[in-house]
Amino acid sequence: MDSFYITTPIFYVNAKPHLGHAYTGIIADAVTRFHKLMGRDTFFLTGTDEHGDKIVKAAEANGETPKEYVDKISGLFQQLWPSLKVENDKFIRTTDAAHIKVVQDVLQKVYDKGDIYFGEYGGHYCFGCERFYTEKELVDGKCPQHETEPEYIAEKNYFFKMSKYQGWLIEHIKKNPDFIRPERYRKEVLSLLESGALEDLCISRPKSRLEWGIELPFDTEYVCYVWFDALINYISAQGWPDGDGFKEYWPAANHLIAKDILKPHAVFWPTMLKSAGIEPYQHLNVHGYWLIKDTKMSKSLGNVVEPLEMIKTYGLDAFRYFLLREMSFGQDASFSEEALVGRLNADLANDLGNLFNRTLSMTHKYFDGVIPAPDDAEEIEDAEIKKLGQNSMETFQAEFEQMRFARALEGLWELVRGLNKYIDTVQPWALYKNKNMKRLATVMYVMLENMRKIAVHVWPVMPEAAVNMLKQLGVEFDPRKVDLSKEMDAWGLLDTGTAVAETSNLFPRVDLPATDEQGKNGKQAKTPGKGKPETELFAEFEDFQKLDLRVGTVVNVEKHPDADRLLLVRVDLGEADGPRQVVAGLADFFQPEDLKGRQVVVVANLKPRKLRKQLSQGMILAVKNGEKMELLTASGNVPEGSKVS
RNA sequence: GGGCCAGUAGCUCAGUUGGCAGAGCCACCGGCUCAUAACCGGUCGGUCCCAGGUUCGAAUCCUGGCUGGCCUACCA
Repeated sequence: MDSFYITTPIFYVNAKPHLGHAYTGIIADAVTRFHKLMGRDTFFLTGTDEHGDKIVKAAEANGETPKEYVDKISGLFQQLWPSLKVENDKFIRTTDAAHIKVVQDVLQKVYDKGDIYFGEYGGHYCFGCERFYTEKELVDGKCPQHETEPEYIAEKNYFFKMSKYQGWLIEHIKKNPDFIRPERYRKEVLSLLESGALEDLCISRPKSRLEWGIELPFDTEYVCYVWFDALINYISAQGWPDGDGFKEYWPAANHLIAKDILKPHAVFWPTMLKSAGIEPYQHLNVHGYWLIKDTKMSKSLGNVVEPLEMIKTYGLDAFRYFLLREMSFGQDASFSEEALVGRLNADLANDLGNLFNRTLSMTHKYFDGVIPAPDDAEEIEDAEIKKLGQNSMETFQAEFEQMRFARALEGLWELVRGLNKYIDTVQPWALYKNKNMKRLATVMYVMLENMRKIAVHVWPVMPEAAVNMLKQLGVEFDPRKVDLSKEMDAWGLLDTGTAVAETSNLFPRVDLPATDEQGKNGKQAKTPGKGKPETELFAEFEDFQKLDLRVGTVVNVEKHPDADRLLLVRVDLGEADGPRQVVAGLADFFQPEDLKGRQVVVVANLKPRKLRKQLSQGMILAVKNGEKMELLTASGNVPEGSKVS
C-alpha cells in the first residue's frame, strides 16, 4: 500500500492559535483525508515547538516556569484541532523525551562526521548598532552605519557546516522540480542559494545565556539552537532511525508550511538531513498568508469579526470550504465575511445544497422516496453528463494531488453545475406528466449516483456535510471502503431500492449581517470569553501594576538620522530633568509636525534601550488600524505626567 | 536601505513553450417550475500598471519606471 506522510510546522507556543494556524491544520487534514480516499496509508503529524529564548521570556512574564507555561499553551493547540475536525495521528512536543533523544543522536552523528566545528560567533561588534557584522558587511573594515572600527568580540559556539552542502542542495532542487512547490518558492530558494555563499549555521547557545533547550551531547555547557532542534521533530516523531513509522512514512514525507519559514525548511533542513545521511523529504509545500480585512459589517462600532467566530455563525464545513476554495495555494488571500457569505450562498446553498434538495424532493414525488433502478437505455444527455463527471473528477483529483485546492474544487463544481443543467434539459417533471416512468427512473438514478460521487469527493474538505449527504442518499459512509481513483470509471455503486431523505437542508442561504448595527441585539458576540482558547495568558493585576503609564505632551519630533521608520520623539512628562526622548516606529504613519503638541500615553518605566544609537526612554502607545496608526491619548487635556490607571 | 514576489473585467482569479484576451461571482434581460428568491440561457463589462525595446506577431521575452505585498536591517 502506498504511504503518505504530512506534517504541519510545530507551532511556536508564544502566542495563541489564530487563523493562520487553523488554515494550515485544515489543509493538512483535508490532504490527509484525500489520500486516505485514494487508498493510501496516511500519517498526519502536528505539534508544538517549546524551546528557546522567547518562551523563557513569555513564561517569566506570566510568572511561570517554562515547563508550566509550555504545557498550558501546547494544550490550547491540542484543544483547537478537534473543534476544526482536524484529525492528526500524532501530536509531538519538542519537550518529549523521545524527541530530545533523537535530536542528540542526530547532533552526535553530524558531529562525528565532522560537520560541526567550534568557532567564534559574530566577531565584529559595533556598539553603536549593538550587533555583529560579518566581514562581508563591513566597508573598509568599518561599520557601514557609523563608519567606525567595530570591536572584535568573541562568543564561542558550535557551527554546522551548512555551506558544504550548498552545491548539493542546488543540484537536488534542480533535479526535482516539485521538491519545493509552488514554483515561485522554488525559484526564490534557488536564487537565494545561487546569489552567494551560504553562511554556516550557528547551532548552539551557551547555557550561561540560555538554559531552556536540549543539551549538546558533546558539550554540556551548551544547548541546541531552536531551529536545529525543532526541524528534527519530523523524524523523531517517526522513531528515527529504526522505527517502523520512519521506514514506512519518511519516503513519502510532505511538509506544509507558511511562507515565513521557507528558509529553515528549504535550506537548513535538507542540508541537515544530508549531513546526517538521511534522504531528503519528498515535497515542501508552501502557502501564503491570510490578510484580515475589515468586514465593514459595523462601521459604527468599528469592530472586526474574529475569523474563528465564523465557524459558529456559518458552520465549520462552510468555513473549511471557503479557506480551500478562496485561496489559490501559495499566494496571499484576504479573508472577509462578505467573501465567505458569497461562497456559501453561491457555491454551497444555490449550487450544491439546492441540487440535493430538488433531487431528493423529486425522488419522493415520483418514486416514493426510493432509489429507482435505471433502465438500460442510455440517452445522449446521460452519456454527456457521465463524461462531464469523469473529467470533473479527474481534474479534482489531479489538482488536489498538486495541492491546488481552489482549482480542484472549481473542477468538481463543473459536475455540480452540470447536474443542475441536466435536470433542466431532461425535465423530469415533463417525463412524469407523460407517464414515461422508465426514462424517468434512469434520469433519477443518473442524478443520484452522480450526487454520491460528489459527496465522496467533497469529504476531505467538508467531512460533516459529506457524511450527511451520503446519509441522505441512504449510504453509510466508510472511508476505508471508498477508492476515489476508481470513481471515474465506476458506475452504479449506489444501491437501488434504498430510501432517501425527503428533503435536504445542508447549506441554508444566509444574509450578511446588517451593515448598520443599531437596533440589532441579536448578534452580540463581541464579549470576551467567546471561542475556546480564552484561558490563555491572563495577566495578574500585579503584572498590570508593574507598568507605569503616563500621559505626556510631544514637544519635539525629528527623524531618526540612521533609520527610515523611526522618529525621535521628545515627550514632556512633567519631570524635573526635562522631556524624555522616545524612539518610536511611527515614521511610516506620521510626519513630525503631525505629532507636535499632541498628548500621548507613554510607558514610563520601560527599561531604556538604544535603538540605532539613539536612547529610547519609554514607549508610546498606539493602535494599528489597517493601514493607519492611531495614538492613544486621554479624552481631554491633562497635566503632563498624569498617571494612567 | 537591501532582497523576493505580484499588478489581467466592478470583485476573486485562470492564461502551458510568444499566435484572435478567459472563468466564477456581482449586475441586467429572458426561460423554467422539481428546488433553498433557487436553477438554466443570454447580455453588459478589459489602455492585460506605465514607457520604451526585441519580433511578422507580446498579457507572455528584455530594459527602465510606478504601485502593492512579504522577508530583512531599525518599528521597547
